[in-house]
Amino acid sequence: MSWTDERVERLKKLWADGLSASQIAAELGGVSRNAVIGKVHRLHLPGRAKSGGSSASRSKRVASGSRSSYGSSRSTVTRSIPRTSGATALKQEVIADAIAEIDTRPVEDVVVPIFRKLALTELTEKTCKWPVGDPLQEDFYFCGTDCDDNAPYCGYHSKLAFQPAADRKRSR
DNA sequence: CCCTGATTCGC
DNA sequence: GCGAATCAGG
Repeated sequence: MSWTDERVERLKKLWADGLSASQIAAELGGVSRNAVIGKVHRLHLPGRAKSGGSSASRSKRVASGSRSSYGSSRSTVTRSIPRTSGATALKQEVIADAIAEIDTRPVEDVVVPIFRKLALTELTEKTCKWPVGDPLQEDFYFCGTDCDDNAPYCGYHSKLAFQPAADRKRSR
């Protein structure tokens, strides 16, 4: 499979979103994680400053790209995205705890969209399950806007989730 | 052993 | 340009 314009676009988007190379590879399909990483490098996209992997350390050309200190307060979460139904007891507790604090807090610093803010336990088959924020942070919540029983997200977030392939520039 | 990204190098 | 093999590390 080749790197069409759209596939490259998706690669950029997903990589910027902090998804791991293997996750991106799975999503795009037809390519291995190595292919994804290789492409990322060829595109001159910034690598992950730290986090999971390792970054420059080989022994040979390490300083060539000088990608070392690149501030990126991303992930650290890696593969604990959506999970709309499961959720371990531990996470439930953590989230519940977060809810309590959010409830006590009058919404301040957090940039709150128009969405309803629902906790995992408040989600139903009719609410948008789009996660907002870092699940490990206390300001995490779900969109919660009404949607069809089948649809996992509301109309707006469905569009974000299943991007049209076409337009899309710097909406993020 | 699972995973992560980084790099090399034959194609 | 591509990506498997390999490396280095969590």
